[in-house]
Amino acid sequence: MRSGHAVKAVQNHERRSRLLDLIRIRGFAALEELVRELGVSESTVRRDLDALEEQGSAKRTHGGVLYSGGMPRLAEFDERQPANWAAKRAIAAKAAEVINDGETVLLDGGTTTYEVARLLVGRSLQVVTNSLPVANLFASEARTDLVLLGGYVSPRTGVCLGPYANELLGRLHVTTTVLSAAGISEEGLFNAHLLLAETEQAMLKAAGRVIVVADSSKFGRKSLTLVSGLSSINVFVSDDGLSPAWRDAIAKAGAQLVITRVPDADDAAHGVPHRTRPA
Amino acid sequence: MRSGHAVKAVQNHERRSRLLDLIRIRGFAALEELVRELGVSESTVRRDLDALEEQGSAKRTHGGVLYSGGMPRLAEFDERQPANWAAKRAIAAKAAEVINDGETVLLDGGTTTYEVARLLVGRSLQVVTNSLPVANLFASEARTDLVLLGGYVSPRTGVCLGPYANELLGRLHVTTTVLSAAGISEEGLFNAHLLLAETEQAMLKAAGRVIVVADSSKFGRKSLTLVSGLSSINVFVSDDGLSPAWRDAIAKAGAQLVITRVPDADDAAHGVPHRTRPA
DNA sequence: CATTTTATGGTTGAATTCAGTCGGATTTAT
DNA sequence: ATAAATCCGACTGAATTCAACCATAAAATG
Repeated sequence: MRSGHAVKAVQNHERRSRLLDLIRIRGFAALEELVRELGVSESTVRRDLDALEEQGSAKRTHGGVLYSGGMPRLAEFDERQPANWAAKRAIAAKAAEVINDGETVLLDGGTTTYEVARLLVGRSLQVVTNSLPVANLFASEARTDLVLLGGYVSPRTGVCLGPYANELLGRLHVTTTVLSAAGISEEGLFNAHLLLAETEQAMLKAAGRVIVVADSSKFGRKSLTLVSGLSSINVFVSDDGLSPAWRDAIAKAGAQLVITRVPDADDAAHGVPHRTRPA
Repeated sequence: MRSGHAVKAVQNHERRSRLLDLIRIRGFAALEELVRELGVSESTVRRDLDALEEQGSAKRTHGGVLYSGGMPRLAEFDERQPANWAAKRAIAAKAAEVINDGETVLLDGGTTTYEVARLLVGRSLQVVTNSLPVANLFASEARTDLVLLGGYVSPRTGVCLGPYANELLGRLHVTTTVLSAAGISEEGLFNAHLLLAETEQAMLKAAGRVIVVADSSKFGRKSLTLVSGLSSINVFVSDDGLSPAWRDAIAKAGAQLVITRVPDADDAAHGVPHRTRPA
């Protein structure tokens, strides 16, 4: 074999390349759909899909294929226990209520602020953020203007850090900043990343009003670096697991406190399995 | 009905919320998988999926669900005729070969540069970009450092524009810039957006080497604004549809030209239906 | 406490999809 | 021209999945 089966091989490759395009654009495609659009038999599509899967570009499922090439997921958003999730979502809902249409909102990175962002999609706002996942939510929304802070992107969390981000923040002013925190003590807000702390300090300076979203487990816990004192915060949003002592402390610091009722953690974690009751 | 069916309703909502989270994180989830992870019956999952689909957050398929809520797709990346796609992919492959490991690469927005970016994922590089979709490709890659240019994000294309992006670019230097173009004439590169043109000019200034990726249909076509002259470009990558006249023009401008063979457009469009031949 | 409403889990028959095999057609090589 | 190899399309039995129905249990209502 000197010149090989050139023509057929090219046709084969062409079709698979086109197939991969269809899958990539859609993210997911039904088998029947592909048969129709490629104009070949089901068996052929099936064979091509097998090849593509072996190659690693696509993942087969019942009735279709899923694109598995690009779109990697950030580590932080994958591994989280559903228990805290319920609280995060409830807190995010309250925080979103506090924000009014027409505002300019600065959104920090983090999972709780991400949930806030999800609830703000579609509203008439100007959004500023240093978080790539948050930016993706608003990227194709015509109703919300989006400003992204630049800089070095942290691989784990997907947020922009560094002097460039801070510098741009120094020139901005927003009506409301939504901040997350790794811990909150009497001294103030704590964060786990040194560079991020600087960025968050810049966010505080740029804001007319500061909202901190943190579930009750964060209170009384410290982390690597102090970001700011409690007095800089205007509103705290948390869940009803917050101790009375902390509620007092927040009131004394002159901040507003918004509490959400969060469903029982056990129920949320395993789904309550038919509570029995004596007849 | 005064107080409603509070407890069950909350449980219901909780479970569906959790279900949506699972789907959102994975992008796609098999039904059996969800049954196992939620610890409820198949019927219940099925019902929840129906509700979620009616609500528009998810799309059912055979054997699973596809998340359709978040991650809105940018308009520019959806509507693409497969014909040009083959050329884009082939051009992107060649362009990726020209880039060496260890380089600092500046990637422009656009669909062709996006294809280049896809092929660079996993390589040892420093990547700078103003494109949100490109940034997403590298966001969770440990092997490549990612720097994102900030600024106002264009809703249609997902690229960062404006004075801040330009300013940051002015302070950067990269070994290679990969640029796209809406049109190329004897006068130089053209682009369809005024603000983007300024940003691309800044990209040219920041680069030690400039690669332009453009399929042959772009040559001889003009667009809104002139970005730069041909003399600023070091390498052109295009397909074999490029006319000899243009090949000469590029050589005269002092630029290197890389040509890829792209399979026949007709074959790519309809799939060649058994070429007959006289016996 | 009795009734109604709602949610859940199991089952069943129908529909869809899968993997493997076969024959035909075309290209390549001898 | 003949033989071998490859690719494609169709068919078939097996496995999976779907939608609908029914029975049960818990919660809300009065």
